[in-house]
Formats: sequence, structure tokens, C-alpha cells
Amino acid sequence: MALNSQKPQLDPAYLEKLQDYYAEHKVIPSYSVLATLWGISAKSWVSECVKRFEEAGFLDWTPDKQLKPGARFFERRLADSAVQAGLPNPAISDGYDLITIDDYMVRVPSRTSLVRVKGDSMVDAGILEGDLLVVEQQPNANVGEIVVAIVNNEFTVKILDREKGGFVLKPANKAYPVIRPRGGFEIFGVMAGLVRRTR
Amino acid sequence: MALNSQKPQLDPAYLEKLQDYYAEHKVIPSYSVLATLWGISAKSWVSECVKRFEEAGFLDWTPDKQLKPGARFFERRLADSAVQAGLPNPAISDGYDLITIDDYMVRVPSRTSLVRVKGDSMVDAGILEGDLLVVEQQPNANVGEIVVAIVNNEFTVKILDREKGGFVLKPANKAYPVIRPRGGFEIFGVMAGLVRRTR
DNA sequence: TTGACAACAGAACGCTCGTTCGGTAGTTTA
DNA sequence: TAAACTACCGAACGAGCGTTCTGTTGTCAA
Repeated sequence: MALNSQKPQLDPAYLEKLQDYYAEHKVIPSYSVLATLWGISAKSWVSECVKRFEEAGFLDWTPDKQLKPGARFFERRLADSAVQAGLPNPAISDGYDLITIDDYMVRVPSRTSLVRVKGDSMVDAGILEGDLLVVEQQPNANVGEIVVAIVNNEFTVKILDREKGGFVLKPANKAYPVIRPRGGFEIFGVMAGLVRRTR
Repeated sequence: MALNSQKPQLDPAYLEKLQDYYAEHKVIPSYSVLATLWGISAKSWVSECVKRFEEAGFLDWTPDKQLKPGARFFERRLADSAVQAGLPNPAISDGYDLITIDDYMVRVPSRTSLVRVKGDSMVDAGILEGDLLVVEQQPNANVGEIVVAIVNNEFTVKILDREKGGFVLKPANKAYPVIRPRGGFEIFGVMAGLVRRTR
């Protein structure tokens, strides 16, 4: 006989609408607003759906019994290069990996900060003006790493290298010279990643 | 003793506690929880403080009269290029830092997915192999935009362009040819940003 | 010394919240 | 064909919500 282990179905469209609402307002609405959002006219059914999302990890509760986004709420679909014919199906977690961008980028939140890139001295490393560099703050780095250094009281992004005279900062752009600051320089942190918004 | 200004004073410590609470739970709590959080025992006073934060732009209301983070709620120091004495300026600068990178990158969660970049055909646009492209799914795009297209059942990232024969896909790398697929191609979405991890 | 004012406390109130329970229509299962 | 299940609707209810109004205390300027 068929085992009745199938999980209650949850509507992906509901989750998407909630995520879009949250993206706009940064808050989880009340059940009656959720009802309107989802096109449902009974709060009792909203309650049931919320329970399912809760069990699936998309919603959670604060210690004060307030509804809040769950651990999986901010997951993004990672679409793979190989795609089956036609549109990828909208089903949750079907042929996709799910990650959150923050978890992906930030390993040590307390030491991680963002630095906006100025200039084009690192274009050959794929770092463009306006990009946000994810930087792990630390006072030293290895040769070859991309570092954010403080030179003349300004942040500068360069590749750390060594010459006979000591450490130098190499740009990734032939149009710029190697920087050899008198009296050395201070390392603010090491590049751990970058984020760029183009739209 | 510190002088009070003429404007109603708002306690920065209150805002910080709220921001910490929000960072943990991703939700604005109720007035009674706020009272506990702030060490206040009267909801009436919480109401007063909320009004001040609202006037200052740190809090706001949804169309459904629910309290939500305001425009300045996520305002933080962004490590700016101009830095003094080794430490970022503690004063609020013109830049915004974000609580989550996810917020920065994703505007429409339901239509946003991630695609890993293969190959180096877009290096001149600062898009390297292994980068994660943030893609807003939509079936069409404008000429000049960077799109993710489906060619031969595979994702490919290129610049959309137009020739007399119709739409074509241009790489951003002189070593690669322009792609003119027979029978056209399908557009999966438009690039909205990218994230790269280098460590 | 008085009086204005800012920073709270506390109670009272109407309204909205989420829960519960009972009902119905359509679809499977046996 | 009947029982079981799923997906919803609708009313009722008590608890908690945010507002408002009335104190109380401390500080400072006149």
C-alpha cells in the first residue's frame, strides 16, 4: 500500500508574492493582508498555508510570536548552464541549487565591509568602476592577492607584489604605473569578492 | 552636560537596538516588544519615539498601516574612498551600506535567478568565468543590454545587438565571433548584476 | 519659585489580530 | 458508491495591538 509520506503541497506563487511584498516593504504583512495578496478570502486558510511555509523553512517566528522570514526565505535559484527545452519550470528546488547571496559572499560578517571601486586601474582583473568590493579586513596579505590599501589617506585597490625594495601595489591595467609609496602603506583588507549592479 | 537641540531629540541607541533586532529577525517588532527592547515600560512613550523616527525617515508605514523600515533605516557607513587616519569616518557619509547584499542586488525576487558564467567570452565587460550573474527573467531585451540567452539548450551570456538579418549575440572578447543562431534564439533574462567570490 | 517643558509611567478603549471550529465542493482512493 | 482527503469559505472569539489621555518627575530658564 502507498505510504502516506507525501508532504502537503505549497504554492510557489504564494511564496513569490510574499517575497516580492517583502522586497518592497521589508516586512511580513498580517494574515488579512496576506489573504488579499494571495487572493484568498479566509484567514483560516492563510493560517494553514503559513504553517506549511513554516515547516518548509521559508517562514519562522520571533521569540515574541511574530511571523518573520525563515532561513530559506532569501534563497535564490541558481540556474545551471544545461537547461531543458523551453522555460525552466517554476517548481521549487527542482534542478536548481538554492543559495543566498549573503551567505555566499560573506563568511566573517564582523570583519567584512564593502568598498566602492573608483577608477579603472583594475579592469584586467574584471574589477570595474562602481563595483562594490567585498573586503575582509586584515592588516596583512600574501603576494598576488588583491588588497585594499590605504595610500595618502585614500583607499586603493591593487595587487600586492614584492620587489627588492619591499612591497608594492600593482594595478591590473597597463596604463597605470606600479605604486611604490615612500614609507610603505597600510593594508585595510583583502578582496573576498565583488558585487556589481548593472540595472 | 550635553545641549539638546531644538528638534525633538531621538535616541541613537534606540535606533541601533532596533537595527540589531531587525538584523536578527528581519522584522519590526510590536510596540510592547519595542518597549522591552528599549527599556521603556510605557507603550505611549514608544509611540512617541516611533513618531520621531518616522519623521526622521528611519521608519515608515505600509499601505496597510503596518510599521516598516523607512528609507534611512539601512543607512550606514559605507567605507568610502576618502578615509582619514586609517579608520573609516564614523560620521554618516553620503554612501549607504546595506544590511544585506541580497537587498542591493535583488529587486524582484520572483523573477530573479542566478546563472554561473562559463568561459571568458565576456571578459571585456568585466565578466569572468565562474562569476554568478544576477538575472532578471524576461522574454525580451533592448539592444546593448547584456542578456542570458538559450542557444542549443545552453545558457550563454552575450550582448544583444541587431543586424540587418535580425538579432545577434555579441561577445565582449575579440577572440570570439558574433553568434547568429539559425532560427533565432530565446532570451532567458537580462543581466541585473553579478557577484564574484575570490577567496 | 515658579512655570514651561521633556521624558517617561499607567490605565482605558476600540479595533484588529491570529486561532479555532464547522461547513462545502471537488477529487481520489478502495 | 462511499469514504477519505484536499482546498477552501465564514463566523466567532479572546488576546493583544496601537492610540489617547491623564498623571508624575526632573531639569532648566526666568
